[in-house]
Amino acid sequence: MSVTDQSLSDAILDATKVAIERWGVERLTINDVCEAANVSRATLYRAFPGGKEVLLEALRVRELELFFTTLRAHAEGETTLEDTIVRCMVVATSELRNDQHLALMLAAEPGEVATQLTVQGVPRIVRVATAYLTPLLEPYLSRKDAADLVEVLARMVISYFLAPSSRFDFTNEHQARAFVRAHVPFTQGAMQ
Amino acid sequence: MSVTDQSLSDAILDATKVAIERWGVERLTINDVCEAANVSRATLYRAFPGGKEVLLEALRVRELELFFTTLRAHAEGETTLEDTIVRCMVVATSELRNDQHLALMLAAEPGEVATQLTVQGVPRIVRVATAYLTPLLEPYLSRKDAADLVEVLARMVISYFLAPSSRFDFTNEHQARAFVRAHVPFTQGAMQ
DNA sequence: TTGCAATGAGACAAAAACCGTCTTAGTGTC
DNA sequence: GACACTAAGACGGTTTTTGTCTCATTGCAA
Repeated sequence: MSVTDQSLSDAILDATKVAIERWGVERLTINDVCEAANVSRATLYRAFPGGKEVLLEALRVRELELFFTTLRAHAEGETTLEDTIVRCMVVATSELRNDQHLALMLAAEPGEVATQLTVQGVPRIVRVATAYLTPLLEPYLSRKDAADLVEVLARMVISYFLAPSSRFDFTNEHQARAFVRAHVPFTQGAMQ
Repeated sequence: MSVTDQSLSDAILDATKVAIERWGVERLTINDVCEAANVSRATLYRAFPGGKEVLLEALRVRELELFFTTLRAHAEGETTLEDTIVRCMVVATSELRNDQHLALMLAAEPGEVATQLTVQGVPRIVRVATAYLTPLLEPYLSRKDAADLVEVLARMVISYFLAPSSRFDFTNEHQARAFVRAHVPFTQGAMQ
């Protein structure tokens, strides 16, 4: 029953999110998740052998993919390289800002977000970002250039999310566009 | 050093509130409070021998008194019995609604609020309410009538807070006034 | 300076919470 | 009836939390 398995796992992951909203990752217990999911501990361990760690990892993977799927959908309508890039940056930064649980995407509690996000999280984010977003840029660039650019942009967004600047607020389209024109190759006015 | 004691206890109680905001009452640990207060466990236990239970009880007492002190201040300007009553009901209900931590005043986590509030909490609330609010009504009523009325009103506010009615929303002054006129003795249009 | 009260740091054992596994019994499906 | 799946909860082992205690340090006052 792969379909049932899938929906069970998903239900448990949903419950995990709910439980985390209530207790925070640090104080989260397996029982919290079981209660939120209306599932016995035995069932949870069958679905996620390995317990909390495996469960959270699965949640991160799911949220990460959801994030980039959504992001790509938001940027698919754009018709130029610059517009596509700007849109991605604005949407990504905005989503990160107002969905607390995207922080959870790769980290634990607020205090640990920075560490996790920089030390362990970035490579994976970059990898997933590349996989999901590179196709968006391929109409305008070679595959290699597109991948390189996605990586740089992902790092930029993360950096400016973790440590906002007064110079560029990527939730603001104009500022994001100014940034792109100034610092991103292949766009109008970019530095060589 | 009773003054220092006072401010230490207060600082710890403040920290308790902060820690509860972060972790919730159920997941609250003494260490959380110590960290939030920048105080060692030894100091906390010296200030509140008995640990968590004593600490939370002290917090409840403090919050309860603060609540009614504030409430009385809000209603002191009124110049008729009806206005005074209405004001108390509106302010009390509003405060209860938008300050989550007033629920904490007498209870634990959301799930347990109702129980605590009805089973253990009400008598104490009524007692404190009577002590603090009866003087407000004494210009218009005998001491006994005032005390009786405060008790009834306190119970009404609690009841309508715990189980809101579509008929009367006490945060709305007109509806509160209509309720008072219809059901509270000594006011215009009241039933005998 | 000396003495004292208050505090921080942390060791410690007891209690409680949590974990991961396992058994049992119940339910629905084929 | 055989089977797959699950809830409930018992179980032992581990980790956290608790409350107490000791000792060193600090700040202040005599």
